[in-house]
Amino acid sequence: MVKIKEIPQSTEEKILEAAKKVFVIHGMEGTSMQQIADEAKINKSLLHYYFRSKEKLFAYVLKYAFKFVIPQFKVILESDEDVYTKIEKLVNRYMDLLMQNKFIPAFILHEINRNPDGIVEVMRGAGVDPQMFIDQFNKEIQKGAIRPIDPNHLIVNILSLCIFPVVARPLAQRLFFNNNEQAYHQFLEERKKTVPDFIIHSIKA
Amino acid sequence: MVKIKEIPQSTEEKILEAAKKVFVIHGMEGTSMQQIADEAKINKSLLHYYFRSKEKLFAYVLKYAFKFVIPQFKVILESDEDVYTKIEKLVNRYMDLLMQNKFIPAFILHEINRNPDGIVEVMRGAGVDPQMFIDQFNKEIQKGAIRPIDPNHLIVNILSLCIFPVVARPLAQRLFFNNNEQAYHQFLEERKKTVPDFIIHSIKA
DNA sequence: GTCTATATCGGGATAGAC
DNA sequence: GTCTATCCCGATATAGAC
Repeated sequence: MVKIKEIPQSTEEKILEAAKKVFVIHGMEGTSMQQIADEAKINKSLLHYYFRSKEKLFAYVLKYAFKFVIPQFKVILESDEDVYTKIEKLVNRYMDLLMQNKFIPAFILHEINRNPDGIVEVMRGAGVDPQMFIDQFNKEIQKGAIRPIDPNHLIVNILSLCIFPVVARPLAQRLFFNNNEQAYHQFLEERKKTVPDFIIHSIKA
Repeated sequence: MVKIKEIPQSTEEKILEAAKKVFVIHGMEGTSMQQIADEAKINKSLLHYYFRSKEKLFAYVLKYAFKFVIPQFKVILESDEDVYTKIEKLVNRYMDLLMQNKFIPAFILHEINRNPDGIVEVMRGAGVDPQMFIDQFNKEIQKGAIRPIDPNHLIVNILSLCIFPVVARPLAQRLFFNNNEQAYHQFLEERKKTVPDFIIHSIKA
C-alpha cells in the first residue's frame, strides 16, 4: 500500500520511516510515541490517526522488514549452483543485509523472545519456509557432495555465524576492538570470507 | 553481601530472586516494579527501601549473573589440556549454562544493545578478559596444532554457535520443530557434540 | 488531514503511620 | 522493616477545533 522509499514522502511514509528507525533501536517497550512523532517531525495525534495504536504501528514495521528480506534468499537458494557457491553467496548477501541494517537483527531477536507467535505469523506471511533449505542440503548429502550432517544443525550454524556477530556487536566491538567502529566493520567484512571457509572446511566430504 | 541461594529467604533475597526472574524475561523497560513486587509477594515500597531505584536493582541483578558464570570458564581455559578437549569442554559447559538459564542470554543480548557501556563495565568488573582466550589459540597455532585462523574469528564463531541457537529458540523451535519443547531440547543436547565436531573439523591442520 | 487540549492510566518514587 | 496513601510524571489515546 505504501512504498516507503518514495520521495517526496507523505505523512504516512514519514511515520513509517521514523517508526522503523526508532523501534529498531529501542525495541517495542523502549520507544514512546513521542519519540516517533519527533523523529517524523509531526505530532503524536497523527500517529493515532494513521495507525490506530502503537501495537498496530509496530506490527506494520515488523512486517515490512521481512517482506523486504525473504525474497532475496529465495533467489539464491533456488538457483542451480553447487552448495559451496550457494553458501558463499548466502553468507555474503546475508552479512551485507545485516550490516546495512545494523539495528534490525537485535530488534528481531528481542521480539522473538517477547512475542514469538507474532514473529512466526509475520514470517509465515512473508513466505519463510525452512523446508526449502533442508531439502537443498539433503540432496547434496545424497550426492556425496558434503558429509552427512543433520541439515537442521547446519542451517542453525550458518545463521548463528552470520547473525550473532552483528547482534553482539556493541559488546564485541568494545571487548575485542577497543570500541573502534571501523575495525569492527573490517572484521565483519572479513567474515564474508572466513565464515564460508569455516563452514566449507567443516562439511566437505 | 547477599547469598541468593540461601533459604529461608530474607526479604532482600526474595526481591533479588524475583527481580532476576522478571527482568530476565521482560528486559529492563519491559518490567515494572509492580511485577517484581508481585513476584516477590511484597509491595512496591519495599523495593525502594532495599534498592533505591529500579536502575540500581537492575544493575545488581546484572552483576550477579556475570559473577556466577565467568569463573567457570577460567577454570577450563587455564587447565593444561589440548585445544580440542578444551573446545569440547567449553562448549559443553557453556551450553549447559545457557540451557539452565534460558532467558539470560536474550536478556544480556538486549542489554548489550540498550546500554553497551553498562554491560562492558559489569563484565570487566567480573574479570572478563578476552586476551586470555586469544593467547590460548595463538599458542596452538604456533605449535601447529590448528591451522592458522584469526583467533578473533574463531572465538566469535564458538560463541555464535553456542549462544544463537538458545537466543533464537522461540523462533527456531516453532519453525523447525513444530514448537515441540522436548524436540528442541534434544536438538540443543545434540549440539554439545555436533558443535565441537563442526569447529574441530574446521580448524584442524 | 493536521493541530491543541485533555482524558486516562500506569509507572517510579516518597511520606509517614505503625 | 513493612504497610498505605499519595505524588508526580510520562505515556497512550481521544475529542474536537480548524
